[in-house]
Amino acid sequence: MSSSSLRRVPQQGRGTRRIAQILDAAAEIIGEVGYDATTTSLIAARAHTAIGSLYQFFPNKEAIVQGLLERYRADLRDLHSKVLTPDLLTLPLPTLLDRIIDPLMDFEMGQRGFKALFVGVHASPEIAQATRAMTDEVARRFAGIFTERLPALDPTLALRYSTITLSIVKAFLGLAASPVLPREVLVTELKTVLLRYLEPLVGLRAGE
Amino acid sequence: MSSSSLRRVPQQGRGTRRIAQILDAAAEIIGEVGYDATTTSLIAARAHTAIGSLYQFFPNKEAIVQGLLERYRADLRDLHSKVLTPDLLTLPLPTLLDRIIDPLMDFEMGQRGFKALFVGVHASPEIAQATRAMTDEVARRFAGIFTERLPALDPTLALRYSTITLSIVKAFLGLAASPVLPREVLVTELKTVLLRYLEPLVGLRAGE
Amino acid sequence: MSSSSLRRVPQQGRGTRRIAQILDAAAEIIGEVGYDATTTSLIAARAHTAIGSLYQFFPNKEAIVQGLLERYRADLRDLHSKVLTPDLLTLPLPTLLDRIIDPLMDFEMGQRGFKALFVGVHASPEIAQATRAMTDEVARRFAGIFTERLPALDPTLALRYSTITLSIVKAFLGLAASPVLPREVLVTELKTVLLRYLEPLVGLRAGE
Amino acid sequence: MSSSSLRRVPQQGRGTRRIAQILDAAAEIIGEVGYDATTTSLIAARAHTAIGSLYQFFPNKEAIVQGLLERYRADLRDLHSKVLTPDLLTLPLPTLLDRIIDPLMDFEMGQRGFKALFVGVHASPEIAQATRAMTDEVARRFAGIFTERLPALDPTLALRYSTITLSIVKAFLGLAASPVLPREVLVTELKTVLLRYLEPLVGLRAGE
DNA sequence: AATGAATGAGAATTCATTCAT
DNA sequence: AATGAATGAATTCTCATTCAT
Repeated sequence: MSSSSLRRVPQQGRGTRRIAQILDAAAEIIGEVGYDATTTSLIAARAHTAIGSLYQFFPNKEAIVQGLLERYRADLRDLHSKVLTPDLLTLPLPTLLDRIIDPLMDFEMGQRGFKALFVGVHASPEIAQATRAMTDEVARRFAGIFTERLPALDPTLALRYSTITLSIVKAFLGLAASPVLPREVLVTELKTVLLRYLEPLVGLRAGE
Repeated sequence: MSSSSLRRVPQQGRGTRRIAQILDAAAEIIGEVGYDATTTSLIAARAHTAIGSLYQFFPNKEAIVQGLLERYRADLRDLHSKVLTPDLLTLPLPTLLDRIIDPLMDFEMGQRGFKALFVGVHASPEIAQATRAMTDEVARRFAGIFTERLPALDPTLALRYSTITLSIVKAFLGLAASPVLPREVLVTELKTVLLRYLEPLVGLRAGE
Repeated sequence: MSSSSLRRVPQQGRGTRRIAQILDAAAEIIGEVGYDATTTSLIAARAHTAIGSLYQFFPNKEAIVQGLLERYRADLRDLHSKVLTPDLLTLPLPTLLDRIIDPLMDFEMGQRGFKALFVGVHASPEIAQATRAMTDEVARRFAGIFTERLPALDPTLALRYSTITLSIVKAFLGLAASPVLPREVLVTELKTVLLRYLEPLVGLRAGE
Repeated sequence: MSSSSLRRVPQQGRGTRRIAQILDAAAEIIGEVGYDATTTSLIAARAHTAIGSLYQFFPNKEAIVQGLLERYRADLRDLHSKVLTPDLLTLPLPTLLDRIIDPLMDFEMGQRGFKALFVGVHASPEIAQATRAMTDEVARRFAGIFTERLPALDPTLALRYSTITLSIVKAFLGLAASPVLPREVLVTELKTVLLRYLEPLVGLRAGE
């Protein structure tokens, strides 16, 4: 929640709380109806604020989503730092995937609106671009993990694999509502797909 | 271009041509700016038609997309029937994937707007639902191919695998613009992912 | 159905039939939804004609209503000439009212759309004006009957009484759908109102 | 001006004033051109407001008329309560009619647009229905007066007589623009019609 | 003549954003 | 700061009327 998308940095707790309320409301509504159908007055109403107050903090509608994305990025950074333990380097790939996928799926479950913005469905092109930044950051972090495990890996390839990995994760998130795939199956299959794809690429060979 | 989404069945050649023009224009614009930012007057202008002509045949904006989706579904059915040859059953999985993936990627390249609707990005929730129908149809066809190759395969599993397969294909389509992944790499990696995932599931074992 | 509202005088029976169909359709639809909600395409569809054919006979929407009104005026003139028998002059007022009111109410029942135009409800101001001409003609005929019965009656008063009479008749027509007033009661009360109002004014005194 | 037809209850004085302005403008324009030809932007312009302000308070065009009708109903209730004095019960019918008709005619004179909605001319079917509710309320009040004067009167009959009475009043209001009938004559004749009709029905017989 | 496609001005309504209180 | 009223460009859709076939 850096200040970049804010019109004014709040000085008091009251303002900070307002901003959080607004972002929460925005997340909810975007999750429900998509970005385009989300109106600023709807957000204000859900946040129990006047529309004027909303514009006291955010210069325009897009900035609200930017703010939301910043918050998600911060959350994902937290997630990453929690996951990133020294043993990661030597963990067998299946375990590594558990350590990465599980918290991500849990996070998605808990955050209304996250999926819409992260997966990018129902967002406008402008939002899509902002979303891409978030995705890229995560992809770079994935690549970092790969490289740390396999220092010999070409960085370009690392980024390529991680981008694909993330894209597949997003695809499965998008499948979350499908009647064909109960949630546990979804997670299992996702791990299977990734494991089989990545094992030859970034798996630790015995003896290494 | 079946009549279901049309307000009126065109009686004259002019009308049929107009409808095609309008769908073409709609596809282009949706591909450029997404569904929500697509305006009926934009479509009309791009189709070199008066806005009234558009509404002669389509009852509303959504119906245009429905019409577009119907056209894509028909195209995909054509694609399927071309791919579906008797030797499909005994083909090695890599060859099978070539036969399926390549024409699909080619089709996507040629159709402005197809990606937006097929992948579902930038579409509104209402469109997303209509898109789902198209996706499901393709998924069922994939499942049919799997089942023909492996009659012993549980139909539920067949549908599950095909749904996941399709979802991954869509994810890669969504990656098409990424600077990290040139198009040939994209296709290669897609086939790799699918091959490794599907080989243990629907690969033909030697001697079968 | 003088030619005044027609673009072209039909030369063949086919054209005459078309015109009748169109007027019938217009009457029906105006009766159902009112003048403003009546569209020319609705009329054409109901008349099983193409919209272009409709405009071959009528220069615009209003002309259709004009044509309809002309037809009604002719019908009402017929009605009048049937009612106008020599004995009218010496008939007791109650009988006279029966002779006038009953056929009028019957006519109204049989003609979808007549009420809307005659009573003037649901019509636009332009139509209202055209309607007024029809109403005035009927009022003048009523006045004529009054004057014939009572040659001493001031013509101004005769027109005044007949205008009021007609206005009351229209009011009761407008009440026709009311749940409080079954049709027979409606007719009875209408006659009561008119009888009590007119008896002192145009009743024939014994000995006259 | 009850809140029922409003989208939002105004919180500030400005809003309340705006609503009144809009209703005034709507009444004027409806009176001039009828409901269907009345345009929301015409109303806004006449009310010296932006079209958006109109929609801040009224969800759609029809609601404006509903609001207008509510205001008229309130005005008519006021009128009724002013007329309703204890001596009403014993007043001779001519005096009673004076007491009822005169203020009503005065009110009509002062309210542009009232006639269009009350008499129901130039209104669309939807509006006609809303108008009916207002009319029915007034009719029930008339019936109440009848019943109070003549407790023995069957309530069904009371309502019937009052409905007819009101319908006749409306007919005369509709005649108000007629060149044949100057206003004073109109009022006199209206009272004559009603007096002769009602005297036998609800007149107080001597000795009662 | 008949058909139905083409036209475009105009209507209702929304909504991001600004402004007054 | 907070509230909610004000604004108006933009959007979807209609429909009387004209035109091409």
